[in-house]
Amino acid sequence: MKSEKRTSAGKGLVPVERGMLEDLVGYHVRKAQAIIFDDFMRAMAPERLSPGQFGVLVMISANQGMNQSTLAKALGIERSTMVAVITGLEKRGLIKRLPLATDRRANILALTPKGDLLLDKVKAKVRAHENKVTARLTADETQTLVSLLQKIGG
Amino acid sequence: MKSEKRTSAGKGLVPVERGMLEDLVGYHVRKAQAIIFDDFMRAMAPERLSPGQFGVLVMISANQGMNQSTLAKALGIERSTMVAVITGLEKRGLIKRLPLATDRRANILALTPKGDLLLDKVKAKVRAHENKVTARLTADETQTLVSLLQKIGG
DNA sequence: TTAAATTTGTTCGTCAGCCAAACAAAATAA
DNA sequence: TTATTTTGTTTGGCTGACGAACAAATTTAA
Repeated sequence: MKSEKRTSAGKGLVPVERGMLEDLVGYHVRKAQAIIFDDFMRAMAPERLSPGQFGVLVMISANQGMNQSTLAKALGIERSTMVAVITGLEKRGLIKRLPLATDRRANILALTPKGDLLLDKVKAKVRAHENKVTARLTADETQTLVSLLQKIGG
Repeated sequence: MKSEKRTSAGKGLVPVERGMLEDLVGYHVRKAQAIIFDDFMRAMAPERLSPGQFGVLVMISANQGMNQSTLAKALGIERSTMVAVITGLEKRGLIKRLPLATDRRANILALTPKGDLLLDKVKAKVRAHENKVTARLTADETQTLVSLLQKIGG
């Protein structure tokens, strides 16, 4: 037998050192986000809906007559980024781009009946997904978490 | 004048409704992550180092003789994903792939002197970046935030 | 010791999500 | 009427990530 397996850091024998990463909020936020994103994608795989697409559907549903620019601004992304998202959902028949009589540049966004039905179904699944990823948090802790997250950045 | 500007949801007159998104931890984690990522990229633009690349450098520095598989596992990503990251850092002369005598399949990862210098400089910048994004949180709140984030998922 | 299984690094195709620059059409302001 | 701004768009590029498939090397089992 050889004195030691691999690199000593090779197996699960020695715990891997994370250095200063452990102290970084950014690292932990990133990790949590990855876990949540992954669970969302798996849960919503049958409906083929990503977190980003879900957000867009919710926003369109909650804001009648909104155009792409307004939606992009509200979600904090660029207009150019929004184009492909909207196009994708439109091609699947979940939303429509409607002409606005008073401004021929703008597209008014609206859910189709199909999109409305899908959103209802997905909303329930999203709640279940949320319950799952926050299962180890109390309601209070979840509220605290959200409050603290909202203090980040500005 | 026309009765109302645009779509009524068009300008900043009417606040945009976020529907159920406001209640979702996933939505807030995503938002915080975007803010932190953005600030990190801007702050580290001179060194052209992304959060992911920084994490890899920190891990290599803190774990001597580690191979790519171990690193990937520790960071929760696939081996195939790690390849491009390592290749990119190696091409910039920040790290090296070293042969391991006892296992000719494996690459031992190590920082070059250049990588070591850069990491030191960037670490200071990262701390400043952290202070900035958590500026509105007390030390206690930051610790609470990390603890709560760690409860997410499993 | 030989055959089977596993591990390591890799390539390739694919996806989510995002930005900035440039542009035409349309609307608004000067 | 002219200049400016807004809307949606295309294009090219970047970060970050998977899974399938594969050859070479190593380890395990028969």
